[in-house]
Amino acid sequence: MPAAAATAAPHLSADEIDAWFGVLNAQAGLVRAVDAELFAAHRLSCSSHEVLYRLANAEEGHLSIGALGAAVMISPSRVSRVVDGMSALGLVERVACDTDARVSHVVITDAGRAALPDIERTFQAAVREHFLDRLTATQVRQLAAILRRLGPPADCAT
Amino acid sequence: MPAAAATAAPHLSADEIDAWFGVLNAQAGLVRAVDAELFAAHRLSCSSHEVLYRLANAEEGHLSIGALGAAVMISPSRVSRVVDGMSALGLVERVACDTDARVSHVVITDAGRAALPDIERTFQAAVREHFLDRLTATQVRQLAAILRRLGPPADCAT
DNA sequence: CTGTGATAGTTGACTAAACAATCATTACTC
DNA sequence: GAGTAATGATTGTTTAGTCAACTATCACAG
Repeated sequence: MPAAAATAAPHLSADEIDAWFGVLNAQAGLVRAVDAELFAAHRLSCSSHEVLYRLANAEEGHLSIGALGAAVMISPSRVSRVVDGMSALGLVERVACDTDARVSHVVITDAGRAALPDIERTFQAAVREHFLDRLTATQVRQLAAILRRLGPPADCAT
Repeated sequence: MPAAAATAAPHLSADEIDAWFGVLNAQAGLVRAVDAELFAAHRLSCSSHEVLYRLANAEEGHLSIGALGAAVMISPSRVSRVVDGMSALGLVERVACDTDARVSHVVITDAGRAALPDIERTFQAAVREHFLDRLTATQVRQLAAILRRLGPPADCAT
């Protein structure tokens, strides 16, 4: 144990440190791996996939730009450009909201719905391979419970 | 439960889905929050902080660009530029390796070591507030164990 | 030794993301 | 109902990150 370690004065335990850097590094590695497969098969990024997923499972069949941003945890400006790209691919469409002219409803197109099963197959296989298969069922359950707690970034009081 | 949900054909359980999107979204939210505090107090990003942390705790007192990239999970090119920025701040230095002229040893400077306690204080407070305090000790332990498993991105056979 | 192949780091070009500013529209107050 | 404040989306600009190309160095075969 080098003297250097003392200088850092780690008031955080080894588990706490590991948990923090683990979250950072796991995400980096996982997104890179799944992104690559998703892009190779369908020219979609993880963010695009999540947008499509949220739209396909939306109660009302559509979501506003802002709601998508909140769900996918990216800024509205980014959502706007992601939707640009995905509508260029024909997967989604902007539809004017008839009760509020400011909001754009984003809806999944028929083509998008047709492409979904294939996309989900790729996605699920990649997630299994790089993520789920490396954990036990218990760990997956624990992880889901833990991360559900961290969901909203604490500053949702605004 | 809308008919739309069936179209997505979720062969993944709710826990599995939550675990996946949880990792993505937790990281996004946490990094943003901690980054903001670290930057406000010390003009440092999470990546820069991790570089400094790894250097301060390095057995030999120095790490190569490549080793830093592997530890922090960013590409060597990014490490190179991060080190540029940090050495402009006087926190680290490049030192020629005397046994291999290709490698640059990155070392923490005296100024860097002097600044470290303050930086760590900010970092630890932010991590506690946004992350650790929202979990139980057991959950932190579980999370650390789970993420340690996911550590190497599986394709380390190269 | 000398040439060939691998390795470490840097630079250039590009992508993904955020933030700030803007515009259009809606809601609120008087 | 006119004026002001708040909200939703888009665009411009900047930063963090990647990959590909390049340079310099080392290792190793003959």
